[in-house]
Amino acid sequence: MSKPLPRKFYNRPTLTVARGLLGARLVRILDGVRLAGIITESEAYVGEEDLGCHAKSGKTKRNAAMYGPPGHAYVYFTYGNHWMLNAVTEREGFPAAALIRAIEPVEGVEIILQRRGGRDTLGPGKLAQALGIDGSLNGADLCTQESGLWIEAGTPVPDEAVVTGPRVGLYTVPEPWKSIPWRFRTPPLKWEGSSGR
DNA sequence: AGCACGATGCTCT
DNA sequence: GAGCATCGTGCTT
Repeated sequence: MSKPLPRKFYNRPTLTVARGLLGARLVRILDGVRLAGIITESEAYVGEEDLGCHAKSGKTKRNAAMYGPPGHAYVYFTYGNHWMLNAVTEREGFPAAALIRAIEPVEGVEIILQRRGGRDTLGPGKLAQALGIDGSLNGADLCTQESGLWIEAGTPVPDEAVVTGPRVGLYTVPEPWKSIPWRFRTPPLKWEGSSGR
Protein backbone atom coordinates (compact mmCIF):
# COMPACT_ATOMS: atom_id res chain seq x y z
CA MET A 1 0.00 0.00 0.00
CA SER A 2 1.59 3.21 -1.01
CA LYS A 3 1.68 6.64 0.55
CA PRO A 4 0.04 9.92 -0.35
CA LEU A 5 1.81 11.87 -3.08
CA PRO A 6 4.16 14.43 -1.49
CA ARG A 7 3.45 18.14 -1.39
CA LYS A 8 6.13 18.81 -3.97
CA PHE A 9 4.03 16.88 -6.48
CA TYR A 10 1.38 19.60 -6.20
CA ASN A 11 3.84 22.47 -5.95
CA ARG A 12 4.39 22.58 -9.72
CA PRO A 13 2.65 24.21 -12.68
CA THR A 14 -1.02 23.29 -12.63
CA LEU A 15 -0.97 21.86 -16.15
CA THR A 16 1.82 19.51 -15.11
CA VAL A 17 -0.09 18.42 -12.03
CA ALA A 18 -3.38 17.92 -13.87
CA ARG A 19 -1.60 15.80 -16.48
CA GLY A 20 0.29 13.94 -13.76
CA LEU A 21 -2.88 13.03 -11.91
CA LEU A 22 -4.00 10.81 -14.78
CA GLY A 23 -3.44 7.21 -13.76
CA ALA A 24 -2.99 8.17 -10.11
CA ARG A 25 -5.13 6.57 -7.43
CA LEU A 26 -7.68 8.62 -5.52
CA VAL A 27 -8.19 7.06 -2.09
CA ARG A 28 -11.06 7.70 0.30
CA ILE A 29 -11.60 6.10 3.70
CA LEU A 30 -15.34 6.08 4.29
CA ASP A 31 -16.79 4.47 7.42
CA GLY A 32 -13.44 2.76 7.90
CA VAL A 33 -13.53 1.19 4.45
CA ARG A 34 -10.99 1.97 1.77
CA LEU A 35 -12.47 3.09 -1.54
CA ALA A 36 -10.29 4.00 -4.50
CA GLY A 37 -10.38 4.81 -8.17
CA ILE A 38 -7.91 5.57 -10.93
CA ILE A 39 -8.15 9.18 -12.06
CA THR A 40 -9.12 9.29 -15.72
CA GLU A 41 -9.97 12.94 -16.26
CA SER A 42 -8.81 16.30 -14.89
CA GLU A 43 -8.81 19.99 -15.69
CA ALA A 44 -6.50 22.89 -14.81
CA TYR A 45 -7.68 26.22 -13.37
CA VAL A 46 -4.84 28.65 -13.16
CA GLY A 47 -4.78 31.97 -11.36
CA GLU A 48 -6.78 35.17 -11.43
CA GLU A 49 -5.89 35.76 -15.08
CA ASP A 50 -7.78 32.60 -16.05
CA LEU A 51 -11.35 33.83 -16.48
CA GLY A 52 -12.61 30.26 -16.20
CA CYS A 53 -11.14 29.97 -12.71
CA HIS A 54 -13.13 30.76 -9.60
CA ALA A 55 -10.31 33.07 -8.53
CA LYS A 56 -10.98 35.42 -11.46
CA SER A 57 -12.57 38.00 -9.14
CA GLY A 58 -10.06 37.66 -6.37
CA LYS A 59 -10.09 35.87 -3.07
CA THR A 60 -13.44 35.10 -1.46
CA LYS A 61 -14.57 32.91 1.37
CA ARG A 62 -15.56 30.22 -1.09
CA ASN A 63 -12.32 29.99 -3.08
CA ALA A 64 -9.93 30.69 -0.20
CA ALA A 65 -8.53 27.15 -0.27
CA MET A 66 -7.09 27.77 -3.73
CA TYR A 67 -4.93 30.54 -2.27
CA GLY A 68 -3.57 28.24 0.38
CA PRO A 69 -0.62 25.85 0.22
CA PRO A 70 -0.52 23.15 -2.46
CA GLY A 71 -1.61 19.60 -1.75
CA HIS A 72 -4.88 20.52 -0.06
CA ALA A 73 -8.42 19.88 -1.26
CA TYR A 74 -10.61 22.63 -2.68
CA VAL A 75 -14.16 21.33 -2.46
CA TYR A 76 -17.08 23.52 -3.46
CA PHE A 77 -20.79 23.18 -4.12
CA THR A 78 -22.56 24.07 -7.35
CA TYR A 79 -25.76 23.62 -9.34
CA GLY A 80 -27.77 22.93 -6.25
CA ASN A 81 -26.69 19.31 -5.80
CA HIS A 82 -23.07 18.76 -6.65
CA TRP A 83 -19.77 18.82 -4.84
CA MET A 84 -16.58 19.25 -6.87
CA LEU A 85 -13.17 18.00 -5.81
CA ASN A 86 -10.01 19.89 -6.73
CA ALA A 87 -6.39 19.52 -5.67
CA VAL A 88 -4.76 22.88 -4.88
CA THR A 89 -1.57 23.43 -6.88
CA GLU A 90 1.39 25.82 -7.09
CA ARG A 91 2.85 28.01 -4.40
CA GLU A 92 0.87 29.36 -1.49
CA GLY A 93 -0.73 32.68 -2.42
CA PHE A 94 -1.18 31.76 -6.10
CA PRO A 95 -4.75 30.53 -6.67
CA ALA A 96 -4.76 27.42 -8.83
CA ALA A 97 -6.14 23.92 -8.70
CA ALA A 98 -6.69 20.74 -10.69
CA LEU A 99 -10.30 19.58 -10.89
CA ILE A 100 -10.69 15.82 -10.69
CA ARG A 101 -13.46 15.01 -13.13
CA ALA A 102 -13.68 11.25 -13.30
CA ILE A 103 -12.40 8.00 -11.82
CA GLU A 104 -12.55 4.35 -12.67
CA PRO A 105 -13.34 2.47 -9.42
CA VAL A 106 -10.77 -0.16 -8.42
CA GLU A 107 -11.19 -0.70 -4.67
CA GLY A 108 -14.49 -1.02 -2.84
CA VAL A 109 -16.16 -1.19 -6.21
CA GLU A 110 -19.33 -2.74 -4.85
CA ILE A 111 -19.78 0.01 -2.29
CA ILE A 112 -19.09 2.68 -4.88
CA LEU A 113 -21.63 1.24 -7.28
CA GLN A 114 -24.10 0.90 -4.45
CA ARG A 115 -23.61 4.54 -3.46
CA ARG A 116 -24.14 5.49 -7.08
CA GLY A 117 -27.29 3.42 -7.44
CA GLY A 118 -25.55 1.36 -10.12
CA ARG A 119 -24.72 4.39 -12.23
CA ASP A 120 -21.29 5.46 -13.46
CA THR A 121 -18.64 7.70 -11.84
CA LEU A 122 -17.79 9.77 -14.90
CA GLY A 123 -18.30 13.37 -13.94
CA PRO A 124 -17.06 15.49 -11.06
CA GLY A 125 -20.33 15.56 -9.14
CA LYS A 126 -20.78 11.83 -9.58
CA LEU A 127 -17.38 10.89 -8.26
CA ALA A 128 -17.80 13.15 -5.23
CA GLN A 129 -21.12 11.52 -4.45
CA ALA A 130 -19.65 8.05 -4.97
CA LEU A 131 -16.82 8.67 -2.50
CA GLY A 132 -18.77 10.65 0.07
CA ILE A 133 -16.90 13.90 -0.59
CA ASP A 134 -18.56 17.13 0.54
CA GLY A 135 -17.80 20.56 1.95
CA SER A 136 -16.49 19.17 5.20
CA LEU A 137 -13.38 18.15 3.25
CA ASN A 138 -12.70 21.64 1.89
CA GLY A 139 -9.12 22.49 2.83
CA ALA A 140 -8.25 18.93 3.87
CA ASP A 141 -4.59 18.01 3.54
CA LEU A 142 -4.14 15.49 0.72
CA CYS A 143 -0.56 14.77 1.77
CA THR A 144 -1.51 12.95 4.97
CA GLN A 145 -3.99 10.18 5.67
CA GLU A 146 -5.69 11.97 8.55
CA SER A 147 -8.59 13.39 6.58
CA GLY A 148 -9.37 10.06 4.94
CA LEU A 149 -8.76 11.53 1.49
CA TRP A 150 -5.53 11.43 -0.47
CA ILE A 151 -3.95 10.53 -3.81
CA GLU A 152 -1.32 7.83 -4.40
CA ALA A 153 0.96 7.17 -7.32
CA GLY A 154 -0.63 4.79 -9.79
CA THR A 155 0.21 3.46 -13.18
CA PRO A 156 1.87 6.06 -15.40
CA VAL A 157 -0.08 7.01 -18.50
CA PRO A 158 1.95 7.46 -21.71
CA ASP A 159 1.52 10.68 -23.66
CA GLU A 160 -0.09 8.93 -26.61
CA ALA A 161 -2.92 7.78 -24.32
CA VAL A 162 -3.76 11.32 -23.21
CA VAL A 163 -6.47 13.31 -24.94
CA THR A 164 -6.67 17.06 -24.39
CA GLY A 165 -9.51 19.45 -25.08
CA PRO A 166 -11.36 22.50 -23.82
CA ARG A 167 -12.65 22.53 -20.28
CA VAL A 168 -16.25 21.54 -19.73
CA GLY A 169 -19.16 23.75 -18.78
CA LEU A 170 -17.62 27.22 -19.21
CA TYR A 171 -20.50 28.53 -21.28
CA THR A 172 -20.20 32.19 -20.38
CA VAL A 173 -16.41 32.39 -20.15
CA PRO A 174 -14.75 34.56 -22.82
CA GLU A 175 -12.07 33.34 -25.18
CA PRO A 176 -9.37 32.22 -25.13
CA TRP A 177 -10.18 30.71 -21.75
CA LYS A 178 -13.31 29.00 -22.96
CA SER A 179 -11.49 26.92 -25.56
CA ILE A 180 -7.99 26.58 -24.19
CA PRO A 181 -7.17 22.84 -24.05
CA TRP A 182 -6.65 22.47 -20.32
CA ARG A 183 -8.69 19.31 -19.97
CA PHE A 184 -6.83 16.00 -19.82
CA ARG A 185 -8.27 12.54 -20.01
CA THR A 186 -7.48 8.94 -20.72
CA PRO A 187 -10.30 7.56 -22.83
CA PRO A 188 -12.29 4.71 -21.28
CA LEU A 189 -11.17 1.24 -22.24
CA LYS A 190 -14.25 0.87 -24.35
CA TRP A 191 -13.73 3.96 -26.39
CA GLU A 192 -15.17 3.08 -29.76
CA GLY A 193 -18.51 1.45 -30.27
CA SER A 194 -21.83 2.07 -28.69
CA SER A 195 -21.74 1.06 -25.06
CA GLY A 196 -19.35 3.68 -23.72
CA ARG A 197 -20.73 5.88 -21.01
C1' DA B 1 -28.11 7.62 -28.90
C1' DG B 2 -28.84 12.46 -28.59
C1' DC B 3 -30.75 16.77 -27.07
C1' DA B 4 -33.44 19.84 -24.04
C1' DC B 5 -34.67 21.21 -19.79
C1' DG B 6 -35.71 21.50 -14.84
C1' DA B 7 -33.95 20.71 -10.15
C1' DT B 8 -31.77 22.86 -6.38
C1' DG B 9 -29.07 25.68 -2.94
C1' DC B 10 -25.03 28.17 -2.04
C1' DT B 11 -21.99 32.26 -3.11
C1' DC B 12 -21.16 36.65 -4.55
C1' DT B 13 -22.77 41.38 -6.42
C1' DG C 1 -31.43 38.15 -7.30
C1' DA C 2 -28.48 36.03 -10.68
C1' DG C 3 -25.34 32.71 -11.85
C1' DC C 4 -23.24 28.59 -11.68
C1' DA C 5 -16.24 24.06 -13.38
C1' DT C 6 -23.63 19.43 -13.23
C1' DC C 7 -26.90 15.51 -13.34
C1' DG C 8 -30.81 12.84 -14.41
C1' DT C 9 -35.11 12.39 -16.64
C1' DG C 10 -37.99 12.34 -20.41
C1' DC C 11 -38.89 13.07 -25.05
C1' DT C 12 -37.32 12.85 -29.94
C1' DT C 13 -34.87 10.46 -33.71
